[in-house]
Amino acid sequence: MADKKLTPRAQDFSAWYNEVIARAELADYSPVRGCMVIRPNGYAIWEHMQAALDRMFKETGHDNAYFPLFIPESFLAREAEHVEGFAPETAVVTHGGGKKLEEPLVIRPTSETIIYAMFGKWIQSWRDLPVLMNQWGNVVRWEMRTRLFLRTTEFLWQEGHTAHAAEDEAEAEARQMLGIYRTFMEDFIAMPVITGLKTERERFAGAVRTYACEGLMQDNKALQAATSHFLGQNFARAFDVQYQTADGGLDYVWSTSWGASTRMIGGLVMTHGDDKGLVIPPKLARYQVVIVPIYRTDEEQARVMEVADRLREVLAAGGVRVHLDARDGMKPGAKYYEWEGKGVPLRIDIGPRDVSAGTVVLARRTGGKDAIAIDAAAATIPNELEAVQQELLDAARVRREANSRRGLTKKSFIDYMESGGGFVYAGWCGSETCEEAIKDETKATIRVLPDEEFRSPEPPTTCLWCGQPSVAEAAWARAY
RNA sequence: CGGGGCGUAGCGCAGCCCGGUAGCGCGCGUGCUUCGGGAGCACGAGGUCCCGGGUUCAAAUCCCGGCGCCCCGACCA
Repeated sequence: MADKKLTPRAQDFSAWYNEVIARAELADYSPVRGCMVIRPNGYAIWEHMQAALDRMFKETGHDNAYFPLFIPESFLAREAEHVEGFAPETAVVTHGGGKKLEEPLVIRPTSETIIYAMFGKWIQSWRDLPVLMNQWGNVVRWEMRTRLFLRTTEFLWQEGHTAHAAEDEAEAEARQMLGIYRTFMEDFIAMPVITGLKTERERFAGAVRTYACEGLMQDNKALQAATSHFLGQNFARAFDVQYQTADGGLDYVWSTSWGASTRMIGGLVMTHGDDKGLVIPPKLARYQVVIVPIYRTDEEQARVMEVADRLREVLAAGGVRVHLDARDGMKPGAKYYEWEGKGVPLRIDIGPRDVSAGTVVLARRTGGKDAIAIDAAAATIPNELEAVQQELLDAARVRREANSRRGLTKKSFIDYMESGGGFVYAGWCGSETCEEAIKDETKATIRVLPDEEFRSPEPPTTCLWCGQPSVAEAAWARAY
């Protein structure tokens, strides 16, 4: 690490963000334009995210499958809106085996088309429905500008794809998965999100309705953390996915798709990081506890290491992900800074004085140090981890609410967005004209038309911008 | 594609204006002393100065032409 000091968050959020990722060794830029390398520390977070989400998907009846990376160019074109939305950002393979291909292959920007091509073969009868599938994979979107985790040319994600006999069942599925994402964001990333419906201009290309989770980062910009789409029969018609109904008729399936990506790691960084570096919620941390031994002499080292090693074993046996930092020739202070930068939630210091007293020092990444009895550690640590997890969520929620506004006028809205902003809940006339005008003037966009529980107690009656009657309350923010 | 900036050791940079032996900090290696909040000293390794051409006795430096990257806008999970 070249520089020991991090750029303060408040001073240059973007520089801070990059430095936190570098210091925590989460990821790095690759030689390939716009492509990121996820390093072991970053990938470990992703693996924990995957495990938790995958379990939730399985619990709701979804199976994993895998579809090809390459998509025939003509597939995209079958759904008019879909191709219009994605064609400008595709990477296309034109040659294979040294020869020019008859039909170019698009590297998937998302897999709806190839998946519906297969669904068409598999679905014949109402008895075949619903089909509830998920895929873990990578996609490529040729974005103009990239940022680590938030927007890279290639990224890892999961995409769920389901087909149903009934419209309301598909709609319920899209809503259910949005709820699962929300639960995951809050329970695991400790990142509170608001959920709701996207407007037409933010809707997924090819969907009837798009729902999303939106978190608020520490620079008061919103981050779309996951989406869930009700696709209607759009893709079913494009790929001729028909089935025989129970009463002998023929109908197209109703379908959904939903996804969440490694972008969530960027959300984690921007939600919890501080001026010392990363802070990882315990449930997603590669190491939940790091033990730092302290000693001067060989004799002290032997005594301390024996106790440290025993504690490590006890904690590990209790299911805690614990690491004993036994590196010699590195002072304890240097280790503290390193593990803080890497975001480890809890640290345990053990020195000769502790060994004599039968205690250890427990330091929380979120602040505070206490001496605890070593015999109590095994029982205490899991509670401490839970406390840190909860503390992070609470702090993030308090921060979001402190930066949310209701009842603003057009003027105060502009001022608020100028000064950095946050979420603003206000009435909207439903016109794209106002949506566009607001974006031009303030860079704020409608993140979602919030679900009921996020709406104001007294619904706004007029549009924030034009003063016409409001058709829906909207949550505005500048966004990533 | 428009507007800025930058390419010199692994990283961050100085040197360039005014041509003359390739430098600094961090990191890295070895050794000794250290170790309860980023250790100190000594020695050492590490370079097609982005690429190509030109001017010159001599180019990191001046001239011409490329290429690449970063930041700000338009696109977006």
